[in-house]
Amino acid sequence: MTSLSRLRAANRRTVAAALADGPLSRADVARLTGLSRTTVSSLVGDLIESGLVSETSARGRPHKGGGGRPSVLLRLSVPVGHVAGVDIGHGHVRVAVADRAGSIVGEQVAPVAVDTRGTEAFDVAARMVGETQATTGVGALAAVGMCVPGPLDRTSSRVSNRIMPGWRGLDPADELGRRLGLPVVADNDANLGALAELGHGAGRAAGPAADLVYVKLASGLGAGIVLGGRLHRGSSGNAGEIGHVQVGEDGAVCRCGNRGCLETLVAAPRLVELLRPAYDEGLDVAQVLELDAAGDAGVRRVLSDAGRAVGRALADLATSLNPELVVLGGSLGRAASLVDAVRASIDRYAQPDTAAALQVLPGELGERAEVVGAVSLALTRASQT
Amino acid sequence: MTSLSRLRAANRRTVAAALADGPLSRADVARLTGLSRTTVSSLVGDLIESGLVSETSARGRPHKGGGGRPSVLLRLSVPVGHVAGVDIGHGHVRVAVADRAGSIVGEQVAPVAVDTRGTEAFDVAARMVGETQATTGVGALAAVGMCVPGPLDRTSSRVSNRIMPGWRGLDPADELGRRLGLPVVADNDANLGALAELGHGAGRAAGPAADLVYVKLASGLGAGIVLGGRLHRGSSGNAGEIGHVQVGEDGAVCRCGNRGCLETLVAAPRLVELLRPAYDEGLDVAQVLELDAAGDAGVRRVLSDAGRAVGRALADLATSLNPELVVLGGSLGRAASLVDAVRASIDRYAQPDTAAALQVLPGELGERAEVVGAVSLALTRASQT
DNA sequence: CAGGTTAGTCCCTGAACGGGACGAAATAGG
DNA sequence: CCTATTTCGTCCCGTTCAGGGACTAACCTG
Repeated sequence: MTSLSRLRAANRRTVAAALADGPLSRADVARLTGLSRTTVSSLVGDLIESGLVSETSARGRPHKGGGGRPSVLLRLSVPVGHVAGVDIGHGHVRVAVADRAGSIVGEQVAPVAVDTRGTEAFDVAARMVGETQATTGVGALAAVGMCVPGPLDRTSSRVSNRIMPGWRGLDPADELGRRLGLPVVADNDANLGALAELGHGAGRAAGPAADLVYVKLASGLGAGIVLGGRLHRGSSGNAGEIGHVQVGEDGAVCRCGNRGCLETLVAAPRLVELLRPAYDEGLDVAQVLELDAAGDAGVRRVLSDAGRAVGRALADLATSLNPELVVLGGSLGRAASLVDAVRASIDRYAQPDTAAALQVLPGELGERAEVVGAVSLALTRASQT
Repeated sequence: MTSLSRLRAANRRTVAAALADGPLSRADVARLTGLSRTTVSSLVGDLIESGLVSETSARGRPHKGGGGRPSVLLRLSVPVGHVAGVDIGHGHVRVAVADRAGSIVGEQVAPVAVDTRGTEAFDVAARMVGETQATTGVGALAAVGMCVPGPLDRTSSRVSNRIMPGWRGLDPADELGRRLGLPVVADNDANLGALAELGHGAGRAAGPAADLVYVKLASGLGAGIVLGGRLHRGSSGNAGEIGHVQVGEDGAVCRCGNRGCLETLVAAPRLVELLRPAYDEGLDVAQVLELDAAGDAGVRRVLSDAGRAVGRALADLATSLNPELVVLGGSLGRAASLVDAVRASIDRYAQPDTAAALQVLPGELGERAEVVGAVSLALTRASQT
C-alpha cells in the first residue's frame, strides 16, 4: 500500500463519514469536507462502483435556495448481509439478528442457567442464532458480537477471574466461533451496554466524544466507562469493576474473594431476598419494580438505600473523572426511587462543580442494552473486512 | 491547505518522529517508515532546509554489516531558541528556562504567599522569568508553560472554583501572557506533574500510551489522570479532584464547600499540625520527612494513617480504571511509610486482579515535577508554531 | 424565452510518491 | 594493488492524486 493510495483511501473514508450523517449531494460533501467538487465527484464514483454509496431518486434543493440545478442526493448503501448479537447473561441467552444498518430483524430470548451449566450456554446460543436466522429468512452472517457477563483479559481475551465458575480460562469468542463457524467478537456486559446507550439510548444526545459512565445494576454490578467516545478497558481489561469497590470492612464475602464489595449489598437477588420476608414467597425483580412504581414504602426504602450506596461509589468516581453523563441500566436501572437516590447521593458526595455538570439518566434500552451493544460490536467487526 | 500538501506534511512528521528515537540514516528511516528511499531523501532535504534536521559528521555501518557505502547519520536539530516553565504553587513561584531539547539551563525559586496576595504572583513570576533569562544569557522565548494550583475551566481556561480566593474568574495564562508579551499556556499542578513523571520520571518505562494516575500530596491533594497516554481533563476540566472525595460524614469543612473531604485529613499542613504538639514548635514538612526516614514512630504513624486514607481512595479509583501505574508526587510523595501504606491499602481494598497488575512508585522529580511539566507544555506549544 | 444560478463532469496542471538506473563509498578477496 | 560486491544516496521519469477552470445540465425567475 503506497502512501498516495492511502491518501485516496483516507479521503474515501472522509466522504463516507460525511454521508453517514444523512443524505447529501456531492456539492454538500465538498463543502463539508473541504475537498474540491472535482475530487469528491471522483471519490463518489469509486464508492458507487464498489457498492458502498448509491444515488437516491430524490433530488435536493440547490445550496442557496434560489434557482439552480437540483442536486442528486447520495446515501450510504446498507451493505448486503446481516450480523448477529448474542447476550449471555447469568440467567438467560438473548440473540438478535440485524441488517447492516443496525436494524434488528429478529430477536429471541431463552432462560438458561448459565452459571451452573458450564459451556452449555454456547450450544444454546449457537442453536438460537441458527433458529433466528431461519425464521427471519436471513442468509449467511458477516460477523457475530457477543456479550459476556464478566471481565475479559485484555491480551488473551479469556475469562480472567473468578466471576464465572464454569468458564475460567475459556475464550468465549472462540467457543461460540467454533460452533458457528463465524468470526465472533466478545466484550463484557457493562462495556456493551455503555456502547448501546451511547449510540442508541440515553447517551445519543451527548455527542460521539462524550465522557459517559454506564452502570449495570442487575444480578451483579458493573460499569462501562466511555471517555472521549471510546471505551476505557484498563491496562489488563478489568476497568469498570465498580461492584467490587469496598464499602464495609466486615461485609459479606464476595465471589471475587474480597469482603464488603458494593455488589454484595445492591445486587438484585440480594435486594429481593431482603424484601421477601415482608412480601410474597415468590417475589421477583419485576414485582419489586411494580411495587416501587406503585409507591410501596418498604420497597422504596430498600431501593433508595441501594441507590444511595451506588451513588456514593459513583460520586467518588465522578469526582475523579468528571464525566458528563451517568446512565443507569440493568433490570434495576429504571426503578425511580433508586435513580433518585443515586442522583441525591452524587449531589451530596461528589465535588460540587462536578455534580452540577453531571446528568444522571435511566437507560432507555432496558434489558436489551447488551444485545444492542453486541450487534454494534458485530457491525464494527463486519465493516473492517 | 490542500489535501496533497497535507500528505507531505504528514510524511515529514513521520520522518521526524522516526528520527526522534535516535540518529538514523536515510535508508534506516525508509525501512522504518515504509516510505521509499527516494521519498525519504526528498523529505529529509526539506527538513534540513528548514533547519529541523541535520547531518552528523559520524558515518553509520551499512544495514547488513558487510561491505557497502556507509550511511550518513541524521539527527533532529535542537531548534534554536528557548522556552520557560512557571510553577505557581501555594507558597512559592518556581521558574525554569530550557532549550528546545527540554534541558533546563536556568532555574529559580522564591517563596511567595500566593494565596493571600491575589495577582501579585504574576508580577513576581514575570520578573523571575526576565531575571532567569538575563542570568543565563538567553534571548527571546518562544513560549511559556504555566502551572496553576487548582482546576481550570475547560472552555474559558479561567480559574473555575473556590480553591484560589484571589483568583476567581481570572484567566491566569492571559495574566502572565500580558506581563511577558509572550504566548502562555496553563494547566493545573496535578496534570503537569503527571505529564512530567510520564515523560521524564517514574513513568518513563511505562511507555507513551500508558494509563497512569499521578497523585500530588502537598498543601492540597489532587490527581492527574493519564489514559492511553493523554491527559483526561473531564467534561468541564474538573477531573482528578481526588482530594474532594468524601471520607467522613462529619469531617472538617473544606475550602471546596463540602465537609469531610479527604484533603482535610491528609494535606501536608494538617499533618504537620497534628505532629507539632509532640515535637518542635517550628516543625515543618522537611523535618517530618527526615524523622520518617530516621524511623520516628509518631511520624510514621501519622504518615501511614494518611497513606492508608489516600490508598483507600486510590483503590476505589483503580478498581474502576485499572491503571498500570500510580505515581506519588508532591512533598509527601517520597515519604517511605506513606508510600508503603498506600500500597498496602490498595492491595487491601482494590479489586484483586487490578491490584496485582498495578505498580505504585514515588515520583522521581520531587518538587520540580510541576515546573518540568510546565516546560513540556511550553515545548508542545512552541512546536506548534 | 432569455438570463441567472447551482450541480456535476471533463480536461489539464501541479504535486507527491516510488521504481529503476546510476554514481559514490566502503569492504572482501584474490 | 585491483576488482567484484554491496549498500547508500540521488536523479530521472512514470504513475497517481487533488484541484482549478471551462463546460454542460438542470432548474428558477421574470
